[in-house]
Order: sequence, then structure tokens, then C-alpha cells
Amino acid sequence: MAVASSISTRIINAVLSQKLKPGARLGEQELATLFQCSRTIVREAMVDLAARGIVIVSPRRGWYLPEVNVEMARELYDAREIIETGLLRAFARRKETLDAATLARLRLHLAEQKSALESEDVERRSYLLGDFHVCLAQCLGNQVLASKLRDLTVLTTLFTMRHQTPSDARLSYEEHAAVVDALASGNASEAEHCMCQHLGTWEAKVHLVREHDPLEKLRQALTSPKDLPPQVSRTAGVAKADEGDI
Amino acid sequence: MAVASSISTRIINAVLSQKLKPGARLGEQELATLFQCSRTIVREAMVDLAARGIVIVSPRRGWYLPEVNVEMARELYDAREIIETGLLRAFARRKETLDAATLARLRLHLAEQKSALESEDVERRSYLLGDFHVCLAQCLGNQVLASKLRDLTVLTTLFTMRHQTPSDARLSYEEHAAVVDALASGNASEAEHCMCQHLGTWEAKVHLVREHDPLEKLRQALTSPKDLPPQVSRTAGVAKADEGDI
DNA sequence: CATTCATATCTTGCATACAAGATTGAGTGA
DNA sequence: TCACTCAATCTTGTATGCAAGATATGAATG
Repeated sequence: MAVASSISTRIINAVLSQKLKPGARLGEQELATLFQCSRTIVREAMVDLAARGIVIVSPRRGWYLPEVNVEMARELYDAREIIETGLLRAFARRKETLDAATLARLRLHLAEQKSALESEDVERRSYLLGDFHVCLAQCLGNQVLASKLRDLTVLTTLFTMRHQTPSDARLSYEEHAAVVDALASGNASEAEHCMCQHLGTWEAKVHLVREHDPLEKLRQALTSPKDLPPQVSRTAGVAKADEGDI
Repeated sequence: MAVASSISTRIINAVLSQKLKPGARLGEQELATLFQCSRTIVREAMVDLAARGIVIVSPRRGWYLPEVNVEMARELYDAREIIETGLLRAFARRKETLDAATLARLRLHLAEQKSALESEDVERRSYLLGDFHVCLAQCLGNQVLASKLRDLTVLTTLFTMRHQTPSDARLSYEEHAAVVDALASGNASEAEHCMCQHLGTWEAKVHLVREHDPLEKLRQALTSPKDLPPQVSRTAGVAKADEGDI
């Protein structure tokens, strides 16, 4: 009953909302039953997501959300910093200003973020904080990079999911607002600087994960949750690990 | 007999080698016969390529290589400039130097480009000139961005295919060499500058297409080649148009 | 009791059959 | 001659069936 694109969109949104965790198994028959369609459609959605790096397949075992390790996370944050600051830098060089409608769209997005933050709607909050970056890329006029950035954002969410706290969320919101304020005042270079700093604070946390908890990898390796995704077993079990069972 | 990934790789390489032109139709049964497999496998490859933006599907009509128009080409070149100069900039900021093996890989690639250039092997020349950018991204250490960049490179090839001349190719090679020379001498900022200039010359041509030939769009719109991809009909027929039939 | 091996079961991999939309071209009527 | 209709054909869209690998279970064996 559902088309493949709606399934992949639903999965992406579920990840951004932190409703699906790294290592989660995506069974073909389960999804087919859920969406009332055949496995053919589900497989189409899985192949689509796999091409974008959002799911990985273990032959004859199943489809899984990747366990993003620290090395991969660093690459992802580097990539995002390059793309997002690059977009702002290119915008600044063009010496354009955002038109009123675009600016309104960004302000509306900020307002929604704030609302989700204050109502402590964790799922919506997580979704919006990630989606803001994609929204901004779209507003800056490059749809190609915006779509690539969405996929990167999904993957970074799979990593940060294990570490984000409410105070992190509040800080993120404020840094987002700073970017938009800078753009609104016509100072795109300042916006670039703000964004660089914003992503930098996250990227710094990536390094902290290693330094602050050198046992993390070993603990992860020795944890044995029920569905252990096989080919990434080095980092498996993380989703469970921070739920208090170690 | 073939797996889906080998089919998509073959198609990508064929585009980079300019053996497949924009607007080309990719019939499922044709490919299945060619690769001695079922349509299921072919469809898997098509869905994969579609997720990466390399093919587009016209419902119940078929799969086509996109006709990249000027607006899209500008986005693509902007995206490539952001990613490629961004990678070099990040590398420069890290103050690392390329190790000998990596440098050797780049020099070998340059030698192959030169060889293809001198032997006038057009297909290999085109492939290598595009692949160099992906190779460089890999050498700079970000596999995620390298894979995204490959897809962007395929699409820009679909655009430039109509305009590149032998002298353009020679210039590209020399600009590639300048980038590697700068990296070899430890001056990554200079490499970034070279790359920016290199991509800039191409992006400038994108604008020239419009300015230099204002009738292009009209000519394209009024051209009626045999397989007219329907949903991009505004720019259809370009592949045939520059083969001398107008 | 630990280990190994066989078997049952579950899940994905792939081919194929059929449904349904799109195109083409012949034929018909004005 | 032109426009329109309808059927034949071609191509993709989707479901399903079977093959085959992976895992789990449990009995047999040392």
C-alpha cells in the first residue's frame, strides 16, 4: 500500500527523531507487514537508503542502521563543516542578501525549535535541530548539497544520539539562532563563523568520547545485546550500553 | 550473472568515459540481457543510481541519464568547489603533509592522465580527468565526501561532455598537476587556490553557455530526437544536438 | 560437562509471472 | 487532409515462489 520513497522517508525521520537507534534491525517482512506492501517495495527502500549510506546490509542476515564509530563520526563532522561553512562562504562571496520570505522560513523554523525545546518534546526537538541544517542549506540555494547534507545529518544523528543532553539541545538552538541573526543583518561571514563554531563544539565532543572514556570500545566489544549486528561488531551494542545496563 | 553493484559501476564508468550521453535510455530488459541477469538485479542497480541522482525514472517509461541543464550545472560546480576546496582548506589547517605513498599515488594518476592525453585516448582521458578529483579527495582522507564527490563528478561530466575540447583537456591536466605540485611542496593553501581556479574556469564556462549562445535553450526545446525523455523535455535532445544535425 | 554435528527454522537473494500505464499506428469519420 | 479512437505492443511496477545462506536448537559423542 505504501511506495518505497515513503518508507525510506519514514525511516529517515525516525532516525532524526531518535526513534530508531544505531544497530537497529530493519527486517524486510516486518516492514512489509507494517506498511502493508510486499517485500519488493521494502527492498527498494532499503537499496535506496543503502546507496545513501543510511543502512547497511549483512548478506542473508538483514538490514541494519549503522553503528557510527568515532573515526566515521569525525569524517562526517568534517564533511558537514566543509559543506555548511562552504555554503555560507559562497553566499557571502556572492554578496547577496536573503529575501524576506526565506528569512521568514528560517525564523519560523527557529520558533518551532524553541517550542519543541520548551515543551520538552524530545523527538520533535531532535528532528528539528537536525533538520535546521538541511533547511538552511536549501535556503542558501543549493538543493544538490542540501540533499547530500541530509544524509550526512542522519548519520551524525546516529552518532550523537548517545551523547546529547537537554543542555546540549538548548545550546544548539542558540547557536542556530546566532547564525540566522547574522544572516538577517546581512553579515554572512559572521554567519559562517557562527556555524563553524557550532559544528566545532560537536566535533570536539567526538574527540572527547575517546579521551574521556578510553574503555568505551572495550566495553562495547564485550557487550552482548540480543540483536548483535555482525559486521560492525567492534562497536555493537552501544545503543543498549547507555541505557544503564552496564 | 552480474551483481547490481557491478552494473551501476559500469554505468558510472561509461558516463565518466563519455560512452553514455545525457538523455540516454537505460532499458531494464536490455541491461538484463547484456549482463545476463534478471530485471530484478537491473532494477536494484537503477534504484541505487537514482538514489545518488545519476539516473532518473520516468514512470512506466524507463530510466534515463539526466539532461543536466545550466542551472543544475551551476549548482553542481558550486557544490564541487565547496567540497574540493573545503577538503584542501581543512587539510591545510591540519598542517599535515601527504605521506610518500599517497603522493606517489597522485603522481601516478597524473602520469596516466598525461599518457591518455598524448595517446589521444579520448575515453580514458575523460575518465581519468574526472576520476582525479575523486582520487584526490580519497587521498585527503575523507572517504564519505569522496563518495559524494564521485556522484557529483558524474553529473558534471554529463554536462561538460557537450563542450570539452582537447585543449580543455590539456589545460585540466596542467591544473591538476599544479595542485599536486603545491601539495608536494607542502603548500596546501596554494593547492586550494589552484583547485579553486581550476574549477572556476569550468564554472565560468557554464555561464558562457548561456551568454554566448542565447538560442541554445530554444534550439534544445525544438529538437526532436528519437527517445525524448519526457519530464525534462525542456533540455531534451542535447546529446543529439551537438552531433551536427542542427 | 563441553564440543561437535545435524537439522529445523528464519531471512534474504533472485527469477518469474502477471498487472497496468504509455506509446504507437492503423483505421475511421468529418 | 486532419483529427480522433481504439487496439496492439512495449515497458515498467509489484507480488510471489523458490533457492540458499545464516542462525538456533538439540541430540549424540568424547
